[in-house]
Amino acid sequence: MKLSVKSDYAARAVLELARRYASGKAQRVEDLAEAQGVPANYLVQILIELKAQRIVKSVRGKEGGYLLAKIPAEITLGDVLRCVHGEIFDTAALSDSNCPPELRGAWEKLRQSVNATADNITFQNLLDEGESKEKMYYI
Amino acid sequence: MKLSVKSDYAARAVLELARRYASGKAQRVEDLAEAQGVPANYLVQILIELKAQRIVKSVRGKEGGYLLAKIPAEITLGDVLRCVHGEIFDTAALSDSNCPPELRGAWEKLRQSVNATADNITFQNLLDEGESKEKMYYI
DNA sequence: CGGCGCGTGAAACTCTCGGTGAAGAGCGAC
DNA sequence: GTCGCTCTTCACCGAGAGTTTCACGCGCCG
Repeated sequence: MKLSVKSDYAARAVLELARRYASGKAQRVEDLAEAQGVPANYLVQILIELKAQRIVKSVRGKEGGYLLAKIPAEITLGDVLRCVHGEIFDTAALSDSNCPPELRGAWEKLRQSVNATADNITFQNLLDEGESKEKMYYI
Repeated sequence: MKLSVKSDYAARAVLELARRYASGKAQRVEDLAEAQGVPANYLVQILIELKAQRIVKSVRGKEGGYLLAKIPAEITLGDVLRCVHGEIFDTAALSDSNCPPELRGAWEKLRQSVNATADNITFQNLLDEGESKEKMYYI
């Protein structure tokens, strides 16, 4: 069960936008892409999906780019992952009538567990975590 | 993030073996495969991997087939999934040095969450669950 | 020894993912 | 109005993993 690179890119992009959220300025796709070593043309597709789910918003023209659509505390990792994948934890078994009901229950437990964990991580959390780690240097 | 069909097949096979564990008889691959609508030739490969991890064992020749290598209570869903996939929750990000440390922490939380849940489900649990559901019919 | 069923490896096939390129559309500056 | 900047959209391709099937070798039991 391997998380796609796409989800990783999406999470990085949103994190980067969260970091620059205070500036209020729109961020260009190319800048975001370069900041994380992601192919710009690919990142575009991801951002469009994120926009469709109102996680980010875009501004066109000169000085255009992308912004978070909400404050970082209101965006969870689960939101981002679901936006890119649909259900985070999926398996053919859940839509297979041959699947024994006991197993179905087990898959659903796993799904619920992942969802709960992912929904409990907001990007504000991640920002705080990053800052507190920085402060460590001063001690 | 989609669980492969292979994991599902593996789980079904082990569950089926657990159900028949009391008989003490070796179960033929074809019987197991037919009982769940799984391609027999594919199931063989899965069973070989399960055998390598000492989750099942095999008997050759006439009256041969597969058996659980331990009692159902000692086999967890996590064991089976890891046997088929290596780490259950994997992502390229964890081996990418460009990955922001905050995100790395988040991925590890997800991984830990999945592992904990999967390791907490034994096949004995699943058997019990199935039986208690059967009993419901008598009430 | 002969048949049954496991053991193993490889070929073929499908499908998604990751990535690229180019043409189109809105916004601001001059 | 026109030009340049940047997002928007769509079409496509190559690689690789996952799934499936086939063929043949090997060990065990009667």
